Amino acid sequence: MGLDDRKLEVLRAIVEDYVATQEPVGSKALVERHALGVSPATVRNDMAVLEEEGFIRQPHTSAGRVPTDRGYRLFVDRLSRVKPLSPAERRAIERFLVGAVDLDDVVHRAVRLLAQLTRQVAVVQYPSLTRSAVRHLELVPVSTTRLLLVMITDTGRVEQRVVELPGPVEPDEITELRRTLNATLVGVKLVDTPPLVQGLVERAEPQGKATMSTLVSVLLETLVERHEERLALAGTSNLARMGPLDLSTGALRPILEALEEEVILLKLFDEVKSGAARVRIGDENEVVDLRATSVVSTGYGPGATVVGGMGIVGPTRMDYPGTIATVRAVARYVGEMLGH
Amino acid sequence: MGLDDRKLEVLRAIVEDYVATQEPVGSKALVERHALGVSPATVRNDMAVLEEEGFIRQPHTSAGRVPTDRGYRLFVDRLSRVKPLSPAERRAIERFLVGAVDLDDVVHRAVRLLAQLTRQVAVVQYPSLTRSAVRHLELVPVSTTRLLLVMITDTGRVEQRVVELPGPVEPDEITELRRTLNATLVGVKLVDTPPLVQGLVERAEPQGKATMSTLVSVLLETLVERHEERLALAGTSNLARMGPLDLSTGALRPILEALEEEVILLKLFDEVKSGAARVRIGDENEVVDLRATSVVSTGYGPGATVVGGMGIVGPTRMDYPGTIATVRAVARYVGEMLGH
DNA sequence: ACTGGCACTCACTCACGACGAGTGCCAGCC
DNA sequence: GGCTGGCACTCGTCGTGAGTGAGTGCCAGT
Repeated sequence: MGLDDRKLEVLRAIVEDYVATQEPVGSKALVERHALGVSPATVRNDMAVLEEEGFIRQPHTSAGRVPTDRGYRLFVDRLSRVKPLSPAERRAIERFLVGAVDLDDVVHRAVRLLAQLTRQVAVVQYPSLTRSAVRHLELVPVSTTRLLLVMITDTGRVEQRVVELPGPVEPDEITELRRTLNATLVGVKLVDTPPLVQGLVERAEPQGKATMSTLVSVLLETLVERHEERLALAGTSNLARMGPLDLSTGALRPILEALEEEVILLKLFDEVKSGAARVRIGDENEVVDLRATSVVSTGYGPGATVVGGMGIVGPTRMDYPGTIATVRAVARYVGEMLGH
Repeated sequence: MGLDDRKLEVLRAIVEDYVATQEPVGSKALVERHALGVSPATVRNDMAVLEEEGFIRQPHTSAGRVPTDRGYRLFVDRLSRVKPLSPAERRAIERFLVGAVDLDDVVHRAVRLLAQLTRQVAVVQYPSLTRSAVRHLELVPVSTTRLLLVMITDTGRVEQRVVELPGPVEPDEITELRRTLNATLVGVKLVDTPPLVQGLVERAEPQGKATMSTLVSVLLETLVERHEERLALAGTSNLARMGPLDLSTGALRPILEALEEEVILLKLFDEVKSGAARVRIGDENEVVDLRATSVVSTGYGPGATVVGGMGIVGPTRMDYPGTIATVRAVARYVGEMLGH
């Protein structure tokens, strides 16, 4: 495939111009705006090749060229260097995140910040329970047969759950239960808890067995298996900027719907194991409703560990270098904050 | 003002037809679809009067009539009876809400249900802290100088906060603090706590005074004064159904923006003191960005008390009787659930 | 291998006329 | 007095058709 340097340069120019103007770009405009050193005719020939290879296409027979998903992909992979953040952006990030008082606050600020900087829809996953470790477990009697089970994780997340006990329990028993649970589970990653808590039930004293069993099943069921991941979302209104064209076609509806489905959004972060940014362009998305968009996502967490994902959803026609840089930067800062 | 019964009937017919078809309704179509018993010409005369009074208007000189905000207002106040829910809807509500495991779940289910039934954007305010009473306070040592303060309210809401203590405290002290706090505050409405906790500091023993003071200030500051009200939102995608006309005009943007601002949304519930539904139509909204929409809101809570608000935001052109009925019904069911 | 020239395509804009839904008004009727 | 049928008028919508211009593909020339 004859993709010499100049053709790649042409592709880059097309992507950049199209992202900037949102309009199909023609050969003449290209040579005017970029120092390609060749004539429009030559560029046209290159364009013909690029089109044949599926990197660009013409919306109409006699219009300029527009990058295809594949074109963006090539651009992202080989033609763009990640833009370093401007000092102003760095400062904005720091100022915005400093002063967050708790985990909720950090997540909320992060998601708003991301939406604001990228002018896109931002999604931040709360530190995943399964990847966190137990810092403390607390049992709070609510009535004689009801306990509140509170779990605090090392990422600062707090989960609580009311537990209906099979029968009344004495304060002493509760103290004992609390002691046992903490002795066994503190410091343990949530993923690793199931075998441990099973052992707890078996070793429990006869009269406390039923209670312990109830507690454990609640723990497993609600806190581990059905690890309800929470999400924060911001910048939905930026979707309205996607271009009036897309609006009237009704393309907005499915996107908004997808953004409301937590289950769907969580899929975006299924595979963020590392801190490297991942870009899914248009058709590359597994979520069908997001095929008209691109998703830039990354993991975050203290140090090198990943406790959750964050990212943005926007039109395929977006400023990839800038967006990737911003997402990465915000993720890094949030990770630092989690390290306290 | 010559608003006899027939003219009102005409207005009602216009509102109903317009809501159903989303198109300006003309005199001929009106007499065909409704048994008004008069000719189109007569209806035209009535329409002229209605227009003069500001209840309807013509989008163009030669088009049908469309209700104005004032017209909707009259319709809601005097021309519509609240539609009783269909048995299917009742069942849907019950089935959907039953099986909620905790407060979070109730709120989430309620908001989704509301969005689904009304096909509008739904908002549910979490039971307000200030209107709830303390059920239990718990202190959990996280480290020697850090405590987790957990508060459980009678509406099932749980708030927690990490407190940095001025110095290390002994387990005994914590037990004592816990006892004192609970003895003083359990059963007390949050609004009424400030004077009580002040007394606590004054009566505290010298060596525990600093600790108690810290605790109390955290309590006041974060749990009462800065009573961060939480919200659940659903059905944003229904906005995309507002009509392609409204979409292309860019009217969507400000609405989406308003919906993202929690502060703005909370204003919607500022005045829901009773269980009666409140309808704000178009211009009646204090929130400028929502002037293009109508808001149906109501309070909810166990019994006759109101612990929070819920409602929907939709186009002024909406099915008011049906929507009001649905909002009321969901609020009533949720209120019942909170009564356990 | 690049360039200038040229014919061609086709979306977009605008003007024009036909159409028709809907209105306001008026004279007549009950 | 209130209702009705008739009628002229308005004006938005739709379809047609010509003009325009950006942009292309191809080819012959350098």
